[in-house]
Amino acid sequence: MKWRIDDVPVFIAVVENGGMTAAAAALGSPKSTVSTTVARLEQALGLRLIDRDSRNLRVTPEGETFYRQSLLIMEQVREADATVAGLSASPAGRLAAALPPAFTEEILAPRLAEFRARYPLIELDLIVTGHGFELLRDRVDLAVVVGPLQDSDVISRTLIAGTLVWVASPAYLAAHEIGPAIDDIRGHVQICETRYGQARMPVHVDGRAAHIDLAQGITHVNDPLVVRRAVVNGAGVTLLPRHYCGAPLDQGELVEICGHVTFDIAASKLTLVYPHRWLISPRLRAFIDFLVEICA
Amino acid sequence: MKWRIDDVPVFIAVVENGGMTAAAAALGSPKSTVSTTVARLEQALGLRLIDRDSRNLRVTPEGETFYRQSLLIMEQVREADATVAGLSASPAGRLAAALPPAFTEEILAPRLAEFRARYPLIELDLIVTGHGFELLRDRVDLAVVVGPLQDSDVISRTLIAGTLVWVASPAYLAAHEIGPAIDDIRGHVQICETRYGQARMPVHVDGRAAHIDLAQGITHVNDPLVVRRAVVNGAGVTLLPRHYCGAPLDQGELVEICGHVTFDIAASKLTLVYPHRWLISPRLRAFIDFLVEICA
DNA sequence: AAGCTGCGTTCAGAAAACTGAACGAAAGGC
DNA sequence: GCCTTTCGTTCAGTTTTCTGAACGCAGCTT
Repeated sequence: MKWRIDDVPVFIAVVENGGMTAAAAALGSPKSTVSTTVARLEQALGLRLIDRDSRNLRVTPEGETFYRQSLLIMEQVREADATVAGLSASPAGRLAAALPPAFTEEILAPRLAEFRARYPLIELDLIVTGHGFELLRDRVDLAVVVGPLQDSDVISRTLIAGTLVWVASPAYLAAHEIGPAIDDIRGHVQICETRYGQARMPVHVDGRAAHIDLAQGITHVNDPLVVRRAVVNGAGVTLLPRHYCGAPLDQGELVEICGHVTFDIAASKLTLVYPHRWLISPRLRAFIDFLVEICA
Repeated sequence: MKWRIDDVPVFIAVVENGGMTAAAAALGSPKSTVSTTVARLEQALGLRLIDRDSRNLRVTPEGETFYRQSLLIMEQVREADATVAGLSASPAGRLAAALPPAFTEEILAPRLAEFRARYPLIELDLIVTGHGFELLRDRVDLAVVVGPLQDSDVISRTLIAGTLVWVASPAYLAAHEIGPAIDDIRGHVQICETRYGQARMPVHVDGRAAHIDLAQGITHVNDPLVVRRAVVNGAGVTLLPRHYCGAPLDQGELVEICGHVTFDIAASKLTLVYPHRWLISPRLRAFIDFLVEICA
């Protein structure tokens, strides 16, 4: 097969419009293009498709036969095109995402049903892990990562630029009086998220820079929800991203304290990352938009 | 639809060979062509078909779907190609030819069954006429013309460069003695083909140029077979193309005389003409070859 | 660990296709 | 019968595509 398939629609146009000029008008191409295209197709096929002499034009028997075959080809092409349009219009297919445990449980899980209802054809494959970034290369289509983003050739988008707050359970606060000084607070911290367990955690106290040591003598857990559960049950004071404290604060399980001590680091930031590609699939687009929406 | 159909086979090759390089090898193209082609197809479709990162390559769900559609397209294309090959291999279709009456009756008709047996799919549409050349424009695919060919943008091929011979019936010759001089012969000509009924018909008598007047006092008929029939039945002497006298001479119905008088003009020449086109159809090729064969 | 190998992409020169105008021919109008 | 109009082809300049080599990257070997 040494002929071009893309010459076929031109030939069809010539047959159906009954002439080169008319076909050119229908196709929006110069008539010279139509003329040379038909000539090239005939040459490649080794068949004369259209007998033409200046004024008249008639399709040869071979041309007639090829025309019927051409219609079948274009039928399939149109079907493929419609399928593509459908793919673009309605997101579908499998989508693998790597997500941090707390985010998945607290923020995504409650609204997952909503996503499935909106995009029933998308099959989610959620991998709950704290190291999603490393899976980004070839195992997942997107990842949500916590904390500062290491540079890479990926596209990133901030989901939540959350702030950290000090919390404790009402019962603990009733039993212990906590002074306003950094060291007063420090004495009540028994457990905190690993990420914040630094030796010199920069804070601002009433606008003045200071530090707090959360490295020594404190239980570290790499899951804020475990920390939260512990503190709700009386494990002293801790700091947590505000977005993981909504319900407990509302329900009085936790109380926010020490509002005058604020944090510099954006350690509680949640960032969505996905590979830099020319075209992202509709389902990925849909999931990204959904995540942005539920984090707003 | 703004994507190229000719990119489809390249995409298929990439999927089936599992890589750009392998596909390029299979297609016999540079891998750069394959790479850019796939990229262009993706861009045009607005879909990512193949996820690829330096080493690995995997077809996306959209790519999978499009691949299946692509197979269907190429299926149709291959079918069209096979049909074309079939058209080329076995000549078929309608073929219109304009032929002179005598030629048709004497030369073609006896072997027409042979042609039909050889090319059963060719439907001949024979127009018996003495003015076939005028039909050549748009009514017939080829014409056989008698005599000198007027210049035109057609392809011509000599079928028979026949010579003219003097003939008479044995009975006539028995009843009349014919002298060797031009005027002796002239006195016995009662009928001749219109084409030869000229006032000064150039001849050579024993190698010396001379003329004979066949315009006056002679019955003209524009069909050599009518002339032949008349002469066989005693209508004096006439001149006929040798190729129309084969059987009568063999069977003794006619006798060739006056071999010393030869004709300059190639008036008895039979020429095949057909429009000048890049590609002639297989059936026209077949018919031309057949005519040349039976005239050899 | 460092070099080697194989893969996909990029780039500049080469090749091909596209395009708009000019041309030749034929049909319809006056 | 001549002129105008229309159609298909041809041609040269421009744009696009193709191509082979170089590049960058990642995995495998030593």
